[in-house]
Amino acid sequence: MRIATWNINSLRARTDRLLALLERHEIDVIALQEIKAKPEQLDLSGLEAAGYEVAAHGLNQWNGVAIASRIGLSDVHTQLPDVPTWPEEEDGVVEARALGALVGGAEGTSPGLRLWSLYIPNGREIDHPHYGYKLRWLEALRAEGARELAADAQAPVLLTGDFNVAPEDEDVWSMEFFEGKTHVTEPERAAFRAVVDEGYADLVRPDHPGPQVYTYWDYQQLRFPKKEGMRIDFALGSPAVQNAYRASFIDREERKGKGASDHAPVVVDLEF
DNA sequence: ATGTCGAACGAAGTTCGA
Repeated sequence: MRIATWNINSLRARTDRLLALLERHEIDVIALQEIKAKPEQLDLSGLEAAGYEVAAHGLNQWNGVAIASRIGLSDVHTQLPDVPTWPEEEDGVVEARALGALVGGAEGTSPGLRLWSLYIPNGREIDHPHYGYKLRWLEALRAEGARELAADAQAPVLLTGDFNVAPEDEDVWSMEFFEGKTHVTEPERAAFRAVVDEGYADLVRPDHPGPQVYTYWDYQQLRFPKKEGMRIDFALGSPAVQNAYRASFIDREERKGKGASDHAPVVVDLEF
């Protein structure tokens, strides 16, 4: 089972790149973030023709998450339990930042995997209300992760997506540059570690240690050609998924050329 | 040149978010 995660930065603007990516790497399941559209605005005919079932959750031009699977897709959830709303005023809403589904398990090939496509809030500035929202959002994710394993310690669960946190100093191109900025602060890293500590390991890092291993490069300032990136996209697997892990890679090629997303896809191979 | 990009709104260019 080959599973990918990718912050696509608009599904409508990059449907062709997505179809090519799925074909190039023979991806069974992909978790997408920042689809930037409502489901009814999407043309899913290409994906469906390629054999994928698609679940998409988007409320407006911001955020939005989706899962496409060619090995089964069921039991879809469009939000994490107890997730905070934004903005924090009375008219705040639960943003489209999480989509959960059961994938695989089709044709008796493998057990069903609980997959979450996650787009953690950016945080904006450390003194902005969005930063506190980000920390509370990560706490809701930790709680959901804990619930899953409390119900069944051997449940195959994969928490994947754009975490907007660089957990280690080596995950950014310059700690000096990020001084006083979001993504690298201790509270964000502690919130990330709290998810890991519930039993969800970073599947990719052991095979692809840093420094200078990144999944995101800002469009601005020629960050990609200058190799000035960040590792902020992760696949965190429960113990059963850790046992099933076989290999992984970050598709840096996808960041190249005209019309690239600012994130590279992360691909993980599992064998149950 | 903040060395950028996508979407909304609305019909060209500004605004927001990242």
